[in-house]
Amino acid sequence: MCGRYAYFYKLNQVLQLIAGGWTTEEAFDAIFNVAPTMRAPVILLGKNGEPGLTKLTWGLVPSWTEDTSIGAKMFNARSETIREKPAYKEPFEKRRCVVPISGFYEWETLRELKRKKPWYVSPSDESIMLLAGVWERWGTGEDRLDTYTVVTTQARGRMAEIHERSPVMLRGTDWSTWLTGTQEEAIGLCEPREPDWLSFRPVSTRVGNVKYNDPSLLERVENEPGEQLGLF
DNA sequence: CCAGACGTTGTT
DNA sequence: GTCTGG
DNA sequence: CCAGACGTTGTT
DNA sequence: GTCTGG
Repeated sequence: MCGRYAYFYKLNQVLQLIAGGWTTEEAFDAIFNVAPTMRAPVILLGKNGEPGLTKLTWGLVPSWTEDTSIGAKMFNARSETIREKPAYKEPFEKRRCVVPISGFYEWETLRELKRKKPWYVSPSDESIMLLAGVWERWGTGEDRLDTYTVVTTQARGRMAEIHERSPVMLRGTDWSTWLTGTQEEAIGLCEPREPDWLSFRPVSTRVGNVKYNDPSLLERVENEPGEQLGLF
């Protein structure tokens, strides 16, 4: 699944992908530790029907809720049930979006060591990783809050060795189909696939703490102190 | 009809 | 807002 | 997702 | 153990 990721593209790299697209910002800061409730770049269709890049808050807040803090736990939506769940049904029908990321973090549970091991997962060819998402608008005027969530599916291949769930990754021109296709076409893109285009790299447990946000989080760490022998 | 939920993951 | 459960 | 808090009254 | 905050 996907509860933490990194984004460090230049604006032009993403704009080239959605050739001719609009943007609400002159630049998007690199974030090496995006967590739920934070704001990050998202591609969605504007009023003119053209895709563009803007900043939304991670963690979908349904339009009808009173308490927006519910968003903190709505950062993933299961593709298997996204068409039925009240909070996600309409966003899936009318407001699908694409989340451009550099790579995501995944925590592998090491049961015998009673600890979790974070991995950084990213495309081997350094292409832009595009995740399937849906977004929602809460409130009006000053109080307006636009939020998004990342769609998940069953993990396959190498991915499944680390975690049972995986974000839905859009390959090639699938991102365009996700944004403008029919519901049937969109749900079809959520079928589990073996991600043989991905690289996996163990990283420091520092990534667990959102106060850390720098490129060193991406560095390979073969063994955390004490991991090998389960010391301490 | 009204009341109450509306989410996922992981672990047991 | 919309669906489910009673 | 993980990390960190988890409480109230009264006084400044 | 469970909730909140980032």
